[in-house]
Amino acid sequence: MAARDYGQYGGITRALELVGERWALLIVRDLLVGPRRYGELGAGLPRIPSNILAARLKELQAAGVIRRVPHSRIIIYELTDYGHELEPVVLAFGAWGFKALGEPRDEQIITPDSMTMDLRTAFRPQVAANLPATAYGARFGPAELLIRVDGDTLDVRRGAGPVDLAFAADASIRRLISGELSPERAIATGMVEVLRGPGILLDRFASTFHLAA
Amino acid sequence: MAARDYGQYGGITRALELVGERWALLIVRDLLVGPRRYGELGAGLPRIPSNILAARLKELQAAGVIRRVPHSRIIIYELTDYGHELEPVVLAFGAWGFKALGEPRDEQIITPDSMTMDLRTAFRPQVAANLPATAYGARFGPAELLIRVDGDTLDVRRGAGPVDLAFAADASIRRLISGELSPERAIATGMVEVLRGPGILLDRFASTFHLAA
DNA sequence: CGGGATCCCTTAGGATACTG
DNA sequence: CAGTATCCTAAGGGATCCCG
Repeated sequence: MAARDYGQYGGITRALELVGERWALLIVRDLLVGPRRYGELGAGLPRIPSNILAARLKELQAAGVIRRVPHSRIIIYELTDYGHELEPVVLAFGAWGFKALGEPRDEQIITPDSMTMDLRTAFRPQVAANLPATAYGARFGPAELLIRVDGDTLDVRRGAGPVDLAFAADASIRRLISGELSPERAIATGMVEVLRGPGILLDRFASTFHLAA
Repeated sequence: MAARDYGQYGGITRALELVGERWALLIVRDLLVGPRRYGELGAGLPRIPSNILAARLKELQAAGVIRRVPHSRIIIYELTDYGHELEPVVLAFGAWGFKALGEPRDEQIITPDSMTMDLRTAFRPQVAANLPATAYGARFGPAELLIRVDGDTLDVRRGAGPVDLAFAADASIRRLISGELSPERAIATGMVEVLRGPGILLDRFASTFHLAA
C-alpha cells in the first residue's frame, strides 16, 4: 500500500511518490472540479477497478492530498489545501498533453470532469476580459456542461441552465480549440450543432478557449 | 511497448500516457539538466533496471519527447522541443513535492541532476536580481555542483571552479532552503561545513534559494 | 444502494546475467 | 558502453461478492 519509492531524495521523486501511481493524478484532477463520492469518482474514471480506486484513495489520504468526509450517511472525498496546490501543475500538465491529442480512438470517452479541466486549461482570461459576459451550454455526448464566462473568470458546472449559446459537439471540439478548425466550418460541416442562440457566438467561444500546438 | 491508456480523451490523460509511466518523468528531469548518455541516465536513477531504462527511452522517443542522437561512437539522448516544454511542469511539480520532503531515509541518495533541479525549483530570480553576482561551490556527498547566480539568472553545473563560497552539506540543506534552519545554526551545528570563503555568504545563498511549506 | 473487499488472471516492473 | 535476454514478483485489470 505504501507507494513505491525511487531511492532518491528530491522534490520530484517525492511528488511522484505521492501522486505518481497510476490513476492517482486523475483522481486529483476530478477532485479539482469539486468534491466527489466514491461512485462518482469510479464513474469518471472509465474501467478503473474498484480495488484500485479504494487503494488510491487510501494512499492519497495518507499522503495528505485528499480528505475523507462523512456526510450523514454518504462519504465525500475532497482535496486538502495541499492537494489543491496541485491545480497549476495539473493544468499545465493538461495543456502539455492537450497539444499531443490526435483524433479520439473509438473506446475513448469524454467525461464531464475531464472536459471541465480541459476547458480550464484552454481558458484565456486576458481575452475573455475584453468580451461580454457569456453563458454557453455545451453537450458532449452524454455530458452536459454549463460554461459561464464573466470578465476574466470562468465557471464550469454540470447540467443545463439559461445560456446565450447552446451547442452539441463531439471530440472534434478539440480541433476548434486548437485552431485547426474555424467556427464557421465546424458548424457548416455539422461537427458542432447549434441548438439555441446565434451561431456567431461560437467565434467568441473559440477566442475564449484556445490552445494551439 | 505502447503505454497503457486510460480509455479517456483529454489533455491530462494524454500527458499521462506519454510520460506517466514509472521512471519516465525522472528521465525527463535529468534530461532537462542536459543531454545524457544511457549510462549517465542509469547512474542518475538509482536501481532502475537496465531493461526498464531501455523501454522508457524507446517509449519517450516514440512519444516525441526525446531524441536519440548518435555522436560518432556514442549515443546521446536529449529532449525534443516538445519535451523541453515540460520544464515548467516539472519545476512546479518538484516544488510541490519539495514541500512534503521530510528527513531523508537511509537508502535515499542525492544525485547531481536531482539536486540541480531542486535548486532551479527553489531559485528566486526576483531576489537574486537585487544581490551581487555570486558563485557557490556545493558538495553534497559525492556530488559537487558549481552554482552561479548572476542577476536573475541561474547556472548550475557539475564540477568545481572558482567560487566565492564553497561548502559541504548533506540532505539537511533542505531545512536551510525551507527556512526551518537558519544559516548561522546550519554552520554552528556542523550541518553545513564552510570549506572556503566567508560563511556569511550562506545567508545570501539561503535568500536566493528559498521554498517554504 | 453506496462503499468497498475478495478472487483470479494478466502484464508491467525488478533483479541479474549476458552480448555486440 | 549500450543495450538484450531471462526469470520472477508484485501491481493492475476485471468480475463478483459483501456489508451497513
